[in-house]
Amino acid sequence: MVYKDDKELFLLGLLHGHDSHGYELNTLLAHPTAPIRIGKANAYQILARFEDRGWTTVTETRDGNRPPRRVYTLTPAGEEAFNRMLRSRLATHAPTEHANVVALNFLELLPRAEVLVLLTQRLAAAQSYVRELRLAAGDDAGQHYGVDYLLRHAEFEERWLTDLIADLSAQAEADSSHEAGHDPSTLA
Amino acid sequence: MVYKDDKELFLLGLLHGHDSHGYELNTLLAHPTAPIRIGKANAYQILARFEDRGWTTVTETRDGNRPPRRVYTLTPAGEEAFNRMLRSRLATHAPTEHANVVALNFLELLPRAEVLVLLTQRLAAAQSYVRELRLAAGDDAGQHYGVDYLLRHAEFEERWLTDLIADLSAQAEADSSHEAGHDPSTLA
DNA sequence: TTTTGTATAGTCATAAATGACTAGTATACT
DNA sequence: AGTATACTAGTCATTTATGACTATACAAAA
Repeated sequence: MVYKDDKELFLLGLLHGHDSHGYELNTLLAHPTAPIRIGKANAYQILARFEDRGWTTVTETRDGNRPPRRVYTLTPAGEEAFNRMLRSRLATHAPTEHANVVALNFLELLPRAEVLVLLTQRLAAAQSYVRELRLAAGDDAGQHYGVDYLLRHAEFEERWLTDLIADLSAQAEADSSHEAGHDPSTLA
Repeated sequence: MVYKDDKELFLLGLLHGHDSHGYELNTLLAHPTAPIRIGKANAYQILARFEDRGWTTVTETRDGNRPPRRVYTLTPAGEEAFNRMLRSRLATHAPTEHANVVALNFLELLPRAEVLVLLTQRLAAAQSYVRELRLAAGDDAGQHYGVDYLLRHAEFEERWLTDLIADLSAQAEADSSHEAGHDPSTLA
């Protein structure tokens, strides 16, 4: 789980120094370089909490005949909360949850050959994710350390998967040659 | 978010090939090498869902005068579901959420010197987490690919943090020497 | 001119997840 | 003899999160 505190910190950070309205916030939250995901309905709930706590105020503005914008602004109390949470969270390490890993623990239960097929599919997905991130990061490349982290992690994941596949393939070959009764290292 | 499907897959995997009771499951879930976390109350809810779907059966056993155990066993339907989900999930890549990164995006808003203090604290925590994982992984080292991933990721995180701190320190020095009006590379 | 897309606002019913709590036995420590 | 810890079972009220849904205005494409 990503804890609600991190979601709050993230939203506060988006509002810090740049007042924003719900629609804009949600495009930011949906951006591929967002470190955590906050659904739309959830974002509104969190904003409502903020207002309850006096951390934000809302101002309605209008541009022509477009639907009016409700612009959220941090109050001094909100700024303070942001700073407090930021300091606290910067100093803290929390173990990351790795949903992608769950299935890997049960690798042995499936036939090797099939596993290789499945992992190859996954690798393709991981690679296209890296590409997507690189593209999306192009804009603010080098500006935000967080984005750098995301990219490097994605690359790490890709590398790890590649290695795993290589490892399993090697084993598979060794197995099959063993079954066939001859050692491939003596061939060719 | 870790999706409920991953939680279900994880629980099914724990039950696969080894019937288990609530207490034991919860110690497994609380183990430091668990890739995702599932709270106790939540685990019971998921087990209840499994029973509704006919994926598990429960048998009460008793050992001496101890409180009776309620042992959960996968039914054939449960095994089937596990296999289906496992295959699907093995082939799929899902972007990981990085709650630890959120605060890093707002690094620039705090004075450098303070940031360095905070990050150093965090690094210590990250390091002791690596140590904890290494210890906990000792048991099943090399047996589960997932555990290998967790360890490597933790090390990756530690390295990244170390590099970040070095980077920021270098900048801080450059800044202060610049303010002081002389270039440190010409000294000593 | 109709359709599609994007800019704007959300809401609502439901599902998932949490933290704190209860209740009892056995064993090991002080 | 008393106390703490591990073994066993959960439950329950509350909070958090989700997906699907509704509305309106404008711009560009078909």
